[in-house]
Amino acid sequence: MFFILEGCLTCDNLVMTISNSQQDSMLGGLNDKQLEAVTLPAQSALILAGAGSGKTRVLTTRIAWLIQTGQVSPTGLLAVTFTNKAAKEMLTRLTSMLPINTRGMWVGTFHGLCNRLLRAHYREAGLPQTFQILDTSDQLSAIKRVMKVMNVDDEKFPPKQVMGYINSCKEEGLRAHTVEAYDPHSQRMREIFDEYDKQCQREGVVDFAELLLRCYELLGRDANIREHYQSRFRYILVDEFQDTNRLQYQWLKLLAGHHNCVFAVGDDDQSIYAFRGARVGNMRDFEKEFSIQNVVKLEQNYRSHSNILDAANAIISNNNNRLGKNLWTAAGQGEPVRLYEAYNDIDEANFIADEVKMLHGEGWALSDIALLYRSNAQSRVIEHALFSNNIPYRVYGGLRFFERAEIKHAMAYLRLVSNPEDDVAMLRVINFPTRGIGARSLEQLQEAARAQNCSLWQAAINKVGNGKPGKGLDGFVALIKQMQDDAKGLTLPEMAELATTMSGLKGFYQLEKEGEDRIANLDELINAAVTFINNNHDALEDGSDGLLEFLTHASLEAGEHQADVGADALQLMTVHAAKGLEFQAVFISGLEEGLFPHENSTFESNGLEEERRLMYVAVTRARKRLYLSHAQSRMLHGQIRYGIPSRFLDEIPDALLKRLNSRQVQKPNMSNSSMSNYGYGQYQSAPSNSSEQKSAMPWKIGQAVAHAKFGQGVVVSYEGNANDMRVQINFGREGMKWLAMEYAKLEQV
DNA sequence: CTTGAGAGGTTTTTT
DNA sequence: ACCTCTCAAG
Repeated sequence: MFFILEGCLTCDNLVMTISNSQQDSMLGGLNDKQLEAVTLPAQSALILAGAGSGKTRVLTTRIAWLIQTGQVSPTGLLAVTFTNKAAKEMLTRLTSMLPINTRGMWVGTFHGLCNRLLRAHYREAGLPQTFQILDTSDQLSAIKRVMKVMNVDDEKFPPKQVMGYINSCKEEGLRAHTVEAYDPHSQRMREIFDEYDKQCQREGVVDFAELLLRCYELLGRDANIREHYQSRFRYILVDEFQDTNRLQYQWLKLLAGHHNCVFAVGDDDQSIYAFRGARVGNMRDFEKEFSIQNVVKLEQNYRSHSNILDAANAIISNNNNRLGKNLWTAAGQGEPVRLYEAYNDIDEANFIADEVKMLHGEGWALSDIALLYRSNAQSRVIEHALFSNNIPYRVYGGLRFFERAEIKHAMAYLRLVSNPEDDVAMLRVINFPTRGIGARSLEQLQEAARAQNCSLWQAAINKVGNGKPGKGLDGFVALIKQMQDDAKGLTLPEMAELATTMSGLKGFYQLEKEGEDRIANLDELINAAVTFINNNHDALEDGSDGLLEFLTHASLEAGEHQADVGADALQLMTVHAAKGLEFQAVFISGLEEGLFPHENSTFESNGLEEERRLMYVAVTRARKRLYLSHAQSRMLHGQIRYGIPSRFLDEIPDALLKRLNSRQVQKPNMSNSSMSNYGYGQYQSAPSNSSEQKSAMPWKIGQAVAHAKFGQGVVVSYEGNANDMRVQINFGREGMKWLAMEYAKLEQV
């Protein structure tokens, strides 16, 4: 995603001539509510769009309708999403509906649009023209650097925590000089925040949150720019509105001014990102602050059979504070929701593998089947089972292309070619591949830069002049200069090639034992550069090599997780990653208290409701068939833990369920469930013939015991040998304790 | 500068 | 259990 300056927009003069039949075909097939939403009059509106209710279709058709009926020109509207994928999807659908060139339209992510605005007004925003964007790992190392200079104890101030603090401040719209801090610890945090921002400013870099905040501040401060965009974007459309954070909402309000129309689409029941700052409350605020007359509810679901939908509705009805919505479907009842109670995680995995094989044998495409879990750690056991059963699968999540170390290294060389004063890039590759610049010399260089108040590159130049080829700092300076010279006149792919070879990266990985993948990725980077140029060459200004734009693209769009998208493979992902997707068949695994809902969620306010929404999202991914499974025990953090079935299972009416195995699982006594009822704290009788049992074990796992001080508990695990045996006991509200058998006087209950 | 042992941590994620 | 990071020895 990159910027196009005002004036070179391509679609302003496009004249739309529409026939009624064209419009009919565009609006055809919409239900009453969808049609109402699409053709709302010129005022702000909130669309409550349930899962599978045709949300994206309504959003894009609304845009097409606004354009086609001449209410707005393509460049007079702004549509914002959270992911690049969603933005791309919107543009693709739009081009299939209207004969327009979407280039120049302001459709993109919050970050992409802010970047575009800041590029266009970099001077007013106080940024260098070539400002670079820090991704999360760049930001973390920048913070570590600041803390080192400031002599901050990173035991008391873990850099990750500092990063979280800085980002959440910015997402609340706060700066170091506006954030409140009354105790010494937060005052120190604030100082680091301040120094970090100063360092970023010196180095000409912005982090993700900064893109938004900087843009927001620019619009707030500069009336000319603000009024320009306010008078331009008469229509603003927001996707996944329930996921907006405070700053994003403020930004929208600023852009909307008093007269523009904001069309916000969202679903409070699918708000699952509070942990990263999303504020569902923005929906109610929006309703009030924009005096919304029209809350249109899209409640007809086109995705799932009614048994699945009824299960989802039953689950979500346990939440309070909903805006209120009940999905229905015209599709039939369909099959019952299948429930499997596994003995342990391996049993669960084998069950899933067997069932997938069966489905595949019946003709279901593997890519139409998804396996969902609450946390990534759960995929391991399942992957093992799938692998032994020769079932192809694809795991979503993990490192994205532009986040891989070798790619980040190559990109750092490209960044230095573009601007050698880029300290972040310099630090990344100054000694990679190693060229004899150790921690000591690096520290000296950083000191020199600080003393001279200049970039690392300047300091290096001052130290070695033009540098001599070879090792050490001399060699590095000479190398970068040489690369800059050689890059002149090259195309972007040629530069990428230069960055991977001349830097010595390729040579380095060729010597590595397991470097083949990395070399393949480096080659892929050259392909990525070719693709980038092909996709964007009309948007690039004449004479531009596209390097700067490519660097921005890499920061803002981290690329696909994995390359082989096309193959027919079972889809494995977290429930979060599944949001927005749909599958013919869905397995939701690990439905145990403590795992789903996750035990940590109970520490957060409204955490349990968010977990329930997560469950709602998971269930509503399924079209035809839904499997739910839980295990009596599973390996977690190297220990066997015993879990009781998730409360979400109890929330599904029995009539909708089909229990696939008749193994009787003793349910816990729910009558005393007012106290901490979460986590693996709850237990059940473990099978007494557990094969994990060791002979030296005095108590069985699952055995109920009593302790003089902690009261009643249950044995969860044990370690050590006969002489030094320790048992882990869950004492419920007293918590989990490790006790030495020798001293603890336990009584069997 | 590279290597290996030990410690610590382990919900979810996009930009 | 397993992965990442740190620190001391080679």
